[in-house]
Order: sequence, then C-alpha cells, then structure tokens
Amino acid sequence: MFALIDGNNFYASCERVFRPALQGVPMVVLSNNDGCCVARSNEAKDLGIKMAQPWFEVKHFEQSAGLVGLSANFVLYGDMSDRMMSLAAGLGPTQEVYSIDESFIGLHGVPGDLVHRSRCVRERILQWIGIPTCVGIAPTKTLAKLANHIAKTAERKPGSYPGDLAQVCNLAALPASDFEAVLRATEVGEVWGIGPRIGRQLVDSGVCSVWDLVNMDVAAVRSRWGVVLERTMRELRGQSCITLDDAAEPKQQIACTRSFGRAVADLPPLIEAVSEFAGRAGEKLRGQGGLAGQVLVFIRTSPFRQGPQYSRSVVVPLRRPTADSRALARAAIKGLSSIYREGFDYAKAGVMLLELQDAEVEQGELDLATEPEETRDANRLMAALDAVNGRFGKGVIHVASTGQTKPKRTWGMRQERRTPQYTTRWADVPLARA
DNA sequence: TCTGGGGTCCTAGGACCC
DNA sequence: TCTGGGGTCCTAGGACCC
Repeated sequence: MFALIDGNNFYASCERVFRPALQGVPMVVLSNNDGCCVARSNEAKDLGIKMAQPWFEVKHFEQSAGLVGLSANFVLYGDMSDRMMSLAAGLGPTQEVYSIDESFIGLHGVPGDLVHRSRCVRERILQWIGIPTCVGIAPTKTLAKLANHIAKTAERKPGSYPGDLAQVCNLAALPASDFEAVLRATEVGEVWGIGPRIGRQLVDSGVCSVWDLVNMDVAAVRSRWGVVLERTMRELRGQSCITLDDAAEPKQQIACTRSFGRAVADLPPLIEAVSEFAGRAGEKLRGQGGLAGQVLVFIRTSPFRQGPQYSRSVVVPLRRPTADSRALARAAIKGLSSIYREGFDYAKAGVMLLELQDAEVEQGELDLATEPEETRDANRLMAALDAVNGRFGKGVIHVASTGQTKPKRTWGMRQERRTPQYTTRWADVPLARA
C-alpha cells in the first residue's frame, strides 16, 4: 500500500506562510525573468490562469481582480520542502521524495486506520510548517496519485466527488461500486503517465474516463501505445508495477538552461552565459560527487517570435571525465563556437553534463601516486569556490571567459524582480495558526 | 529478375512528469 | 515588449559486426 502526500499549490503556499496577508488573494509565483506562472493559488486558478501561462497574458488581472505576481524564491521553497518531507516521513516506514512538493510513502506494516493517521500527519504539517497538503492512499503508485487528485479536487470543487474524500482519500477502502463511480467521474487525462497527446488519442478512440481505460484490452493497449501505457493500465487495475525508490539515485544528467530577458544576437554574451551555466552545472555535479564525460551545449531562437528560426545542439566529449568548472566551460564554449551562426536573435541557451560517473570510482581506477598535480589543484580550487558560494550566496564567484569584457552580465534580466528574495532559518518559520 | 539475417550499440527524438 | 527549468524512460532507425 502506498500514500502520496503533496503540498497544495506548493510555491504559492510557501509565500503565504511569510505573507499571511495574501491568504484569500489570487496570486501566482513567476519563473525566471518573471516570465511564466509556475504556481497558482486556488483563487488564481479560478480566474482561469493556466500552468506556465506567460505573465504578460494575465497581468491585466492585477487591476481587475487584485492578482499578485511574486518572483520565485527557489532557495526558500527547497528549505520548506525539507521540513515538510521530514514530517511526511512519519506516515510510514519508507519514503521516496518524488519532487520538491510530493513524496510517496510505503505503508507496509502500518497498523490501524490509515485515513486517521494521514489526517494527523497532515494537520501536523499545517500547524508546524504552514503548508496545506492532501494525501492519496491506494495499492499502487498510479492509484495513489489518482487518490491524491481526488482528495484535492473534492476539497477544491465541492460536489465533484463525495465530500468525505476531501483532503485524504483512501481508494482501497471504497466499496467496489463507489470505486467504479469515482473512476467513471475522472477524465482519463488526469492519470499519472497520460499526457496531452496520448490523452487526446484515447478520447478520440472513445476512452474518456479512467474506468474506460481500466476496461480496455491489455494487448490492444500495448500494441498501439507501448509498454508504458500498458504498465499504467495494470497499475490502475491494482497490479503494482512501479516500486518505491527510497534511496535517491545520483542524477544521470545535470542541466543548466535559461531563457534570456531579451534577444541576444552576438557571440560574446552567449559565451559569457554558457560559461556561467557550465559553472553552475559543475557545482551541482560536485554536489553529488560526480564527474562528467561529455558536455552538451545548445542555443535557440524563440519559437514564439516571427523571424528566422535556428536551434542546434552539440555534444563535446571531454578528454577525461572531470568536475572542473573551467574544463566544462572550455568544452561548452568550444561547442558553442561550432554551432553559433550570425544573424539570429537567440532567446535561450543551455549546458547539460552527460555520461556522469562517480568520482570515487574513477579515482579508484587511477594510481593515486600518478594523479597529476593539476588535478589535485583543480579539486582544491573547486572546493574553495563551492565553499565561498555556499557561504556568501550562489554566483558570488563564477567562471569567467576570455570573451567577457564587462564585469556585469550582458545577457541577463530584462527587468528587476518584482519582489525581493529572502532566506530563512528554522527560527523564522512561524507556527501557523497555532 | 534475384541481393542474408540476426544481434548489439548508439543516438535522436518523442512523450511524459513536476 | 514580455512565453520555465529542470528531469526520466522508451522507441525507432542507422551503423556495424559476423
């Protein structure tokens, strides 16, 4: 048995903990450059604002509906997430942190009333952290996700589902007829693993509700859509195919990509941007104790704008695996120079580190006595760099490139953030509505 | 006229998730 | 004027081998 517990409108709820005046106010949290809405309060959802909708399209609600847009503060959300996860872990013996705002809990061997237990944990998170959550319980992860969706929807839209499923929904406890009714009332596109494209194909084939999908022929599903949808279907039937990953695996790739605040046409600012991305990616890489074997760099124009389009990427192999930001930046610049073309307005660039491996393993294969002195020096330098940035803030020191002629960014933000950033310590977190 | 067949590895691209 | 930033997994098809 699995539970899925997640924070409602997570980023928006985090902001409200520190700005209680925003309770009941329609609000969104904005991505980098204040470009898109990446979280919406219920009131903002009621205005019809979609996930990832551009801010300029909804800005008019500031005047007409009192909408508030806040610049994202991801350091804060990560911190709040850690606290929420540590309390959520109390639900059962194993936990898989699935994203910044949700975790699966393995409930094997947990005695007593699961719904009551979930309500207690939920209440504790609300009291101690100030974040409202919902819990879905079911025999498979896909059904637990579905149960969570039902718990949230039953709370937000009264009448959509039986009221006693709000906030905490245990699908395993429902009588068969109620279970069927709930699956009939849920659109197939709400299922975890069914995106817009396959959702549309299913509806076009007359498969509209989750109940319709459950009753399809397994072989037919497999032959038309493949093993992924087949697995989803089996999970919906209660056959557990996806296991709980409670030991977080190291990442297989690390990316740092950004849209620019304004179009960039020249090579030097692109070199500057790509150097910084490589440095940031290197920092993440060292954080998981890894080395990269390849660097991918890409640039592209904006698909939303008229004019000539260009999008290209290239993979640059490294002579030997490394976590040295300078080597990563050199490779990224080399790749950039090979794909850069004049005459385009670039809107986005990025660096990805590929073929990651464990630094310990790599080192074990080397004879330490023959390890080049430069490697040791590089390791020390990078460790110092990470320590300074950790202490004084991200990017206080970063890798510069020879193309850089000005001390300040030439590719960065179009405008100042709408709202200032702040950081927290445990002591700063109010006991919400105690 | 007729032009093997099976296996592996790699890569690019698609689809999905939050 | 202004359009997110990460990730994962699967598949198809090409290259190559015997």
